[in-house]
Amino acid sequence: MKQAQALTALSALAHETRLQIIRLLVPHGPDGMAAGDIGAAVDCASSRLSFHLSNLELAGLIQARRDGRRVIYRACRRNLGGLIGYLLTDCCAADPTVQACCAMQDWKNQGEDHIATP
Amino acid sequence: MKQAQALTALSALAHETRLQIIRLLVPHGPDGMAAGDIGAAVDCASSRLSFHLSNLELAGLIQARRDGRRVIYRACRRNLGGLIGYLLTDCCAADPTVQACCAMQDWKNQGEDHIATP
DNA sequence: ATGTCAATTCAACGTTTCATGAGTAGTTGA
DNA sequence: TCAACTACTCATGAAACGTTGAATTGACAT
Repeated sequence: MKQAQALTALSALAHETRLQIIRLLVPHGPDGMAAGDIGAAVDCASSRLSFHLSNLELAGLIQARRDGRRVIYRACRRNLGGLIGYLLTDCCAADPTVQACCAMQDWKNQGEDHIATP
Repeated sequence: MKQAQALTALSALAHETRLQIIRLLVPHGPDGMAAGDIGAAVDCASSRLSFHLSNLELAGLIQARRDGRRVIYRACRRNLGGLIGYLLTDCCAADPTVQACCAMQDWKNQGEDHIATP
């Protein structure tokens, strides 16, 4: 995975509605959801939704397929994993502290930058 | 970690210069680097650099401390890990496919959304 | 005190992104 | 073919973001 792809993907994720769409889509797996259902779930007008969906698709984070008069979107879990792996391995150099805090999902506002070692 | 924090952090990372700064800073660990050295490394004018550094600091991804006439920045590895953990666990619902592709750092442009099973 | 170096702040500008509403294209069933 | 439905595209204006250079603050040495 290249940096340009990662930047596009990060940009796409850095928006409330789009992150919400990802959260909605991942659990639905390969079956995905119709655009209309997504719009209803995230409370988003159709044109705005279309904009966000195409943004996510361009970033490689979701994929569309037509099913009759509907368009079904599903999360590209492979690329989501690729992005997260890129952040962890490439950007953070597989740093042990980062990995440990990743596992415990920690977040300190102005806290220490090391793991407490009791 | 809350969604608002994650969005701020993702926004901060979704910029070439800022991502470059993180990549530079993480390996330096708690020692960090002086702002001037960072600017030289990423080839960035001082005012622009200052803008990006304060953006990253606001997002909780780096921390500043003063050392004489210099300001030393270091990566907040705890929060970087927290962000990645949030993406993996909360947004992707700890999906096994995502986790597997995260480990192998995969990225397919329009590929299948499942792991190849030979 | 004064000069110098390091870094930040500020205002101005151009660019990009976002939200909204109207209009358009493709699909289905009568 | 027509009407109904689903989803997309386009044009517009508003808001946010990024860059630039000049001015400013803070710290140190003489």
